[in-house]
Amino acid sequence: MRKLSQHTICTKKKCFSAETIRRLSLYLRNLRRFKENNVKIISSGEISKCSNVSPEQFRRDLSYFGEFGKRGVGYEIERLISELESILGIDKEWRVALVGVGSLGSALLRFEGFSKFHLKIICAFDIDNNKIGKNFSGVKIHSVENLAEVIKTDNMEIAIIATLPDVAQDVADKLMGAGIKGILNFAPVALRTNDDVFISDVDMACELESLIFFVDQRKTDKEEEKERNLSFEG
Amino acid sequence: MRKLSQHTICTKKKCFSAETIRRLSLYLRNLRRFKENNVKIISSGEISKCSNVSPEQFRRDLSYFGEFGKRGVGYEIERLISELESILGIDKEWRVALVGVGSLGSALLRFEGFSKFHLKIICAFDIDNNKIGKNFSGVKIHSVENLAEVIKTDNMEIAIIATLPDVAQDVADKLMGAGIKGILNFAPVALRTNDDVFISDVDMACELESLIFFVDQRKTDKEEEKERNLSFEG
DNA sequence: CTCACTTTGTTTATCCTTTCACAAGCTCAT
DNA sequence: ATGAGCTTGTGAAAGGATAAACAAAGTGAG
Repeated sequence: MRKLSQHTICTKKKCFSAETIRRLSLYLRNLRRFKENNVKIISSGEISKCSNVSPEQFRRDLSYFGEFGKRGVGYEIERLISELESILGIDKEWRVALVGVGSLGSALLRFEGFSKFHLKIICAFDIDNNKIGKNFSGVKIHSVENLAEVIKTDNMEIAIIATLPDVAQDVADKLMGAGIKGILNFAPVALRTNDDVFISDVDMACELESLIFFVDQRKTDKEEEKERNLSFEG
Repeated sequence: MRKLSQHTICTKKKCFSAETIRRLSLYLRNLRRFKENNVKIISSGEISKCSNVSPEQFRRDLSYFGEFGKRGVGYEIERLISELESILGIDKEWRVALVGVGSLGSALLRFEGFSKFHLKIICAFDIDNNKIGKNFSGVKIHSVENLAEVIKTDNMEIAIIATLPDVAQDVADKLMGAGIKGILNFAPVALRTNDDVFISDVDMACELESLIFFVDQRKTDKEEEKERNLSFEG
């Protein structure tokens, strides 16, 4: 069992957390936006502001991997982008498999955020006979029965699970058997996996529920304050 | 600017992080699964195992809010579920607005994870005239032009942004103007917000990119090891 | 009733992440 | 060339989160 969120990696330089990596990916996206606007040089202050972190955080995150800036000047955007792409491993093309072409799955097939940057969903799997054999957004839908075969032939390493929760574990087992090394899991269950596979959970219900906690908390805080004020007056 | 991920809350008891809240939501889901299987009592060991945390972590997380277990016995599932629902604030019904009924948005409308537990998407907004006025999964699509009006009339507090990134900031501004207090953001941009609003980002591209980092890292580690072995033999 | 065995709740210690503070290095005006 | 004014990179301190350890409390067999 290997959860990404509590994973630490040690290089010759130092130990850093999975959180650092997630931030690098965020920096990268923001840098690309600056590049599109023809900005050439950027300081840690600016890039960190639009990424909602402190400048020190940004510099520290980079420092685990080398020195990419010029003192007194800042960072050359073009270079930093390609350095980050290389660090993250997305300078190569990654061929991704998708399991579950329901409403979420087909949304993912159309999602630009993946296709834009070297992350190509190459094939998809479903159990629905109406879908099998057809093309969705240019991607062929296979039967889950052929999952191992297709994935092994294509030598794929990354998969996305977008199935209903009840079958997610079964799918994960099949994927691991076929040699998949990383799973992006949208099904709201904690998958049991072996140590060879990295799991990253995208849990929308959890996110929404914790958001609600904070909104609710704020609300009751305000109500209590109001009551206190009333009792002062009374 | 108020990011959920780096938020800490202080009660009379102690300070805890947003991560604690996300874990509570996870425990809750797993507890519901146990309840469906007619389990009545559970120990911190069991519930923590299926949530991928340590038993101490689980007990610590609960301890911020009170004592819910019986020593020597464990936790009564039914009670713990309703306590957690109360803590998270999802014992009440929350009326959620959705902005952007594209492929992702309509997937969210159909997503069971929300509708199952007191989280109801009540209305949706889009700019596409072909969609406005129609019903998607029983939810009426309004024009974004009427956003403020509809949200204020309905007194809604939570919204989901599932638009393209370019318009996300504009939508967020409109939502805040209409009195929205929490935003679940699927658009891959860092939103600028005032301190009255909580933002929770669900960033699928970041997740996938950081997953790829770990898979890639593992791969190059193995290749290096193989090379070392070869040079030993040579 | 008593004692061995569980399991929770919490204090204490450890570890890790973030922030602070500053030295090192670059640029440009004079 | 030189010094003022930036900005980076990083050692050290501070702050939080996790883990270890243990006390408190319940159960059940004998």
